[in-house]
Amino acid sequence: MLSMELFRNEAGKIRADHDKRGIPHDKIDQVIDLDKQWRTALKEMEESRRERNIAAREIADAKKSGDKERSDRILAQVKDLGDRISSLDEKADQLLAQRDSLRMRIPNLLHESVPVGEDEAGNTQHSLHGEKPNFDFEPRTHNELIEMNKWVDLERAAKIAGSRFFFLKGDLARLEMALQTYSVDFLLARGFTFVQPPVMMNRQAYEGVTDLSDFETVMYGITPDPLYMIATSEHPLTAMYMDEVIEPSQLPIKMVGVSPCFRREVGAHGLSDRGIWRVHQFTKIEQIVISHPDDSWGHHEELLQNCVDLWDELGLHYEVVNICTGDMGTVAARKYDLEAWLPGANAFKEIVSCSNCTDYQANRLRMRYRTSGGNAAVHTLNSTAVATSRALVAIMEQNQTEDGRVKVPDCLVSFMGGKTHLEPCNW
RNA sequence: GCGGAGAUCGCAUAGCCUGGUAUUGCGGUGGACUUGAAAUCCACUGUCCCUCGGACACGGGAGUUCGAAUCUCUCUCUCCGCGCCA
Repeated sequence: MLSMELFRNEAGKIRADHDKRGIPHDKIDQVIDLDKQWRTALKEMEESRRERNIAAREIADAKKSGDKERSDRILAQVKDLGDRISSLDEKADQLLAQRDSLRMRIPNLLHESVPVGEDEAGNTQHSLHGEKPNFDFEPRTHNELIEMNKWVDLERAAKIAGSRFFFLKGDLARLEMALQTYSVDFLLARGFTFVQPPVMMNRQAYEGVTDLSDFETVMYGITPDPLYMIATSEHPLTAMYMDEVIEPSQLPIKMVGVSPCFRREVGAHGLSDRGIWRVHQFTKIEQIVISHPDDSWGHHEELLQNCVDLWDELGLHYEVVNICTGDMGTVAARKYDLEAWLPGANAFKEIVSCSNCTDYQANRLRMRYRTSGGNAAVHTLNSTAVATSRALVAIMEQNQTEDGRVKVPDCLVSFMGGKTHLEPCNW
C-alpha cells in the first residue's frame, strides 16, 4: 500500500508509474477524492466531539461545585449530541474504508530501472550463468526420469489428495532434504538466521503481505477456522513484525525460512504443468530481509548475489531476468527471476524470484522503525533460495546420464552420505 | 475442553474496587553545562486532521452514560492449575 502522503503531495509520481505499467489513473483520482471527503467528514465529526467534551467538563465542574441547576441545563443542551456524533462517525469510517480498499489495489511504485514491457516477453536478460549441458544422447524430460526411476508417485497422491500432489520417494526424496540442508547452511554462513514459521495465518496479517486477489486464486482457506495456508514462508516471516516499532539498531533483520508452501493454482493446466513442476504443495527455502529504507536496494543486490552463488555451486545453467513493468505484479518495486535451463523443454523456466517490496508491505502491516523525527516504515525484501521441487527438476534434467540416472551436484554429495548418483527406487 | 488471573505509549509501571484531562521510571531525540565525556538539569518522545488548535488512543468490537482505562456484554491472545495429547 502506498503512503497517503504520496497521493496528497506527489500524485504525479503515481500517475507516471501507472503510465509505465499501462493502467488507467481512475483509481488514483478516486483515492484522492475520497481522502478529501473523509477529511471534511472527520473535521465535522471532531468538532461535534469537541462540543461534547467541553460540555462534559462543564458538567463535571458544576457537579463539583454543587450547582445542580447548571449541570441539568447543560445536560439538556447536549442530549442529542451522541446520536449526531455516531452518525458522523459512521460516515467518516465508511469514507476511510472506501479510500483504503481502493488504495490496497493500487500497485507499488516501480524502480526507475524496471524495463517497460506489456508482458513476460518484455523481460530482459540480466546475466547468464553456467554452461549449457551438451548431451551425446537424446535427453529425457523430468517426467520420463521420475517415471522410469519410480521417484515420484503422482497417481497414488491423486487418489488420496487430488491432482498436483505427489509422493517423493527414495533417492530423490533424500536429495530434496539435502537441498534444504545445503541451502540453510549456505545462508547461515552469510549471516542469516534460520526461522521456521507457522504455515497458517489469519486474514488480517495475510492482507498485509499479498495482493488481495490471491485470496481467490492462490491461498487455501481452512474451514471452519478463519485461517489460510501460507503460499510461501515470505508471508509469515514478513508479517512477523506486524504492528511493531523496531529499534534501528536491530536492522537489518535477515532470515532464512523453510516451509511447505500451499497453492491452489486455480486456472493452471496443460502439458507443461505435468509432473512436479507446478504443484499444490512444495518446500521452499526463502531469504527475507527487513531493512532500513536507505539500504534496501543494496540488500536486493545482495539477495540476488546469494542466489547466484548458491546456484553456481549447484553447477546448473540458468539466466537472471529483469522483470518488466507488465509482468511485475502488485507488491514488488523491482524483481529478478532466475530461470533454469530445462533441456527437456528446450527453454529457461522460473526457479527463483527475488523482490524488493520497499515500504509497500510495511505500510499495510504498520511495521516501522524509530527515527529522531518519528516512526517510519521499514522496507521488506524476499527472495527464493531454492524451491525444492523445481530445483529437483532442473537437476534431473541437466545432470541426467544416458542410462537415465542422475548425477548428484558435488556440493550435495556430503549431504547424501557420499552418494554421487541417484539410484532408481525399486517399488 | 474446564477453572482462575491478566493485556495500559518502544520497554516497564500507576490508575480500575468508588466513572470526570493517562501516572511515573527506563530507553530515545534535541538543548544547557563541559576542552571532550560522564553526571546533572530542561524540553520533546503513540496515531490522525492539522493553523493556533482539536480529535482519537489503555488487546479488538459492541453497550450503558452528558462523560468509560474504570461499569456491562462479546471476541482474541497471554499466564497459572486440571484434562487430553505427538
